[in-house]
Amino acid sequence: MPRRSQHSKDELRQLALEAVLVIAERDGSQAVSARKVAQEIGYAPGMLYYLFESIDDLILQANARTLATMIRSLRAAVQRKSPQRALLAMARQYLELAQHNGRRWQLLFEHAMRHDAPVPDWYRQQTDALFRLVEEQLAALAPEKKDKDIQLAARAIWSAVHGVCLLAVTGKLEVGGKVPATRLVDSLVRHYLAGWVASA
Amino acid sequence: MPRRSQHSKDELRQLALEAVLVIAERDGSQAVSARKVAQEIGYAPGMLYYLFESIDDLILQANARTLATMIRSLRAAVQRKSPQRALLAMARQYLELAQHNGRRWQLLFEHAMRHDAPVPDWYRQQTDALFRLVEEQLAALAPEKKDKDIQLAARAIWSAVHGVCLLAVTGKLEVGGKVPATRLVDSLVRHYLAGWVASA
DNA sequence: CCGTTTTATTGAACGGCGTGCAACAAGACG
DNA sequence: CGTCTTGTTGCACGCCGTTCAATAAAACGG
Repeated sequence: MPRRSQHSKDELRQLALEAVLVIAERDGSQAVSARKVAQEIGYAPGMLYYLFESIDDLILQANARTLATMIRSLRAAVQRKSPQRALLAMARQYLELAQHNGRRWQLLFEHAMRHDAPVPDWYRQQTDALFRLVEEQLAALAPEKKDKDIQLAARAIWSAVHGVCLLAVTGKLEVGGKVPATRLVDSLVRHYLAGWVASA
Repeated sequence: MPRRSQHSKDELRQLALEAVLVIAERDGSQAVSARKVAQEIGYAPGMLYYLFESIDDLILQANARTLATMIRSLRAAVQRKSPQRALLAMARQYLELAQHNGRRWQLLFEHAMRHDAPVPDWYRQQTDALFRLVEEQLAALAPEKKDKDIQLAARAIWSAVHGVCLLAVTGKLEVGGKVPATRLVDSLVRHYLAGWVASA
C-alpha cells in the first residue's frame, strides 16, 4: 500500500539517519541493521534501498552527522585560547566525546566498509576539515614552519590522539596501572608539541 | 560419518586457526566466517563449535597468533640499539607489519566482539607484553623516572603509534599532501620522546 | 473527468551468516 | 560382545543485506 507517507523523500532520509544513531545508542553499534532501521521508522526494509544505495551508505551518512557535531564541538573548544591550550582542549574534548557518547563513536570509528569499497570523497573532505582545525593551531604555534611540516605534524598528532581515544574507549589500555585516559592525551599533546616546536 | 579424521583435537584446532589467517589474507578479513573456515579444513561448520566456543573465540585465538609473531618481530627490531633508536625501530617495524600484512592486521585490529563480551584475560596479557617492551626502552632512556610515569608514557606513545598505523593502513590519512606514513611515526616518536625526556 | 505515467512502497525471495542439537558412527573400554 | 565415550554431521532457527516484480497512490496531460 504505497504512498501512505506524509514525509518527503528527504525527510524520510533524515528520519532513517536519526534512527541509525538511536539504535546504535540504545542497542549498541553492532545492532544497527537495515531491518532494524526500517522497523524503527515504520517501513519495510526494501524502502531503505529506495532512499540509500546500501547499508554502508546509510551508516556512512549517519557517521557524517556524528562527525559534523564532533567538528562543531572541537571548534567550540578552541575559543581564543593559546595554540597549545587550544590543541590540548581539542584533544580532551575529542576524548570526552568518545567516552561520553561511546556507542555513537564506536559506530563512527569501527565501521569498516562491508564491500571493501574506498571511503567516498565527500566523507574524506569532512575528516579533512578536522585536520585543518589542527593545522590552524599548529600554524599559529609555529608560524615559521613550512606548510608541509604543519600538515605532517597535524596528521601525526591527531592520529595519535585518535589512537589513544580508540584504545581507551574499547578498554584495551587498562591492564596494570589503570591510567586515566585524560592523562594519556595530556602527556601526548604536551610532549609532542614541546618536542615539535623545539625541533629545527 | 564421524571419526574419519587422523588429526587430534588439538591439531584440528591449529588447522582451523591457520585457515582463519589464510582466508583473511586471501579473501579479506571480512570474509572470515565459520562456514568458510569449516570448508577450508574440510569439515562441517558444527565441528568448529566442538573445537571452539564461538567464532569470536576462534578469531581471537587466530589474532593471538598474529600478535605473537608481531611481538617477536618487534623484539627483534630492538637489537642492542640505543633506547631512542630502538623505539623508533619498533614503531617503524609496527608500521611495516601493518602495511605489508594488511589483511592479517586488519583482522587483528578491526575485529570487534560480536557479543559485547569483554576481551578475555589471556588476550590482554599478550597485549600487555607489547607494552612492557616499550616500557623497557623508556626505562632505559630515563632511569630517573617513576614507574608510574613510564607506564603512562608507554601507553601514550604506543597508542599513538597504533593510531597512526591504523589510519595509515585504512587510507584515512592521505588527502592533501600524501604524507608517507613512515614520516608520521618518525615525527611522532622523535618529538614525543624529546619532549618527554626534557620534562621534569 | 479519464487515461497514462510516475512515484512510493511492499512482500517475498535468495543466499549467506552464527549457532544449537539430535542423531549417529567409529573407536575405546570392560 | 556390549556399552560408553568421542567425533562428526545435517538440519533447523532466526538473523542478515539485497533485489525485484507487483501494486496502489499521486501527478499529469488531454
